[in-house]
Amino acid sequence: MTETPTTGTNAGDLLRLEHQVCFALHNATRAFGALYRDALKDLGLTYPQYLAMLALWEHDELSVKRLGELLRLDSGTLSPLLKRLETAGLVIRERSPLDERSVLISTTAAGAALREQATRVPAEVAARTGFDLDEMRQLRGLLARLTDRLDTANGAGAAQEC
Amino acid sequence: MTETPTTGTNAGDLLRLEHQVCFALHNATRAFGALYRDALKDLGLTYPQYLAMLALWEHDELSVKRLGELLRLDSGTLSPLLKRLETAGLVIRERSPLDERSVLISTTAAGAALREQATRVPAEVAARTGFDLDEMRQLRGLLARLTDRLDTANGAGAAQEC
DNA sequence: TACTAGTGAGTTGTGCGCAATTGAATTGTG
DNA sequence: CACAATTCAATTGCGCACAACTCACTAGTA
Repeated sequence: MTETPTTGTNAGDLLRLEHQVCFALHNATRAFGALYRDALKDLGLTYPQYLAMLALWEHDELSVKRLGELLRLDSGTLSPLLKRLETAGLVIRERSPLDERSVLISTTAAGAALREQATRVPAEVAARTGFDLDEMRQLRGLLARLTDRLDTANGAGAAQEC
Repeated sequence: MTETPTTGTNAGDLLRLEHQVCFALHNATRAFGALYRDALKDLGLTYPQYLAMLALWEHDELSVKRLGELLRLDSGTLSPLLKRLETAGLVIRERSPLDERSVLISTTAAGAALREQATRVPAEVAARTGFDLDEMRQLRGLLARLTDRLDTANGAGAAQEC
């Protein structure tokens, strides 16, 4: 019932329409996650850990705060994640001598060496998606704009409560 | 270092490029999650619970297996989720008399009544995204194609191991 | 009829994500 | 200088996602 595949504007259709968009996003993220899980198996990394290593490979040394800004994650997620990377021998955590509140993360030799193995990951993933550069750029643009608007919407929502 | 924002094809750039695409997806999903968390606060639902209720409102009665197919989730995720919805008084779980292995999920009166409150959710979310129908359709199409390719890629990857 | 697949939910364990809180270190201000 | 406010990381608690496993039930077969 209420099978209107085109542009309807009643409440039921809106439910269905929105369901499609956010659900599609949700599914794509999880499908991507499965692909990366497979591609990262040899490296012994999960996808969020891989993102953290990417950031560290680029920046050499990062505070937990800065890393959290780059990955859009808070210490509640990063602290245990970084502890696992430290246990795996990939990173070192040390309190900053300039500001004892801050914890600086840097790669170990093993962590830096892992970058060589990681270079084949994006090519493998890109090949499996079958998307060309144009499609990826287009998708990336849409997602970036969407995230921007959602962030300001969330910010505005929070502001409304003040 | 390795700051090449255009189309490079060396390993470092690919790392960066792929980082952008999957990371953008990841971020958009989480930004969406934050928006829904806010919009669903009054209903007392999380986003995955909301998806489950959407499916149940559409289909009236579903086995856990069928619901899992619709939401692309397995019993490991659905069992505790449905137990929470049952505790909240929104759904009923009962074993099928035809096949005692199967568990049928249906909405209670309260669960069905919640649909009325839920009708305002998609409009609110759509308004906050600021995306028009064209953009949403475009994004949905890209995501659907991406998920399709990723799924077959994952399937092929699994097949390769056989 | 017994015996073996196979199927459907549930459970356990691990990791991510987020809200809320805690505690130590720093900064700002009187 | 002393005291309040802020900042940063860590911790706790909850829910989702997924892999691996268990167990009851069903179906297929000798």
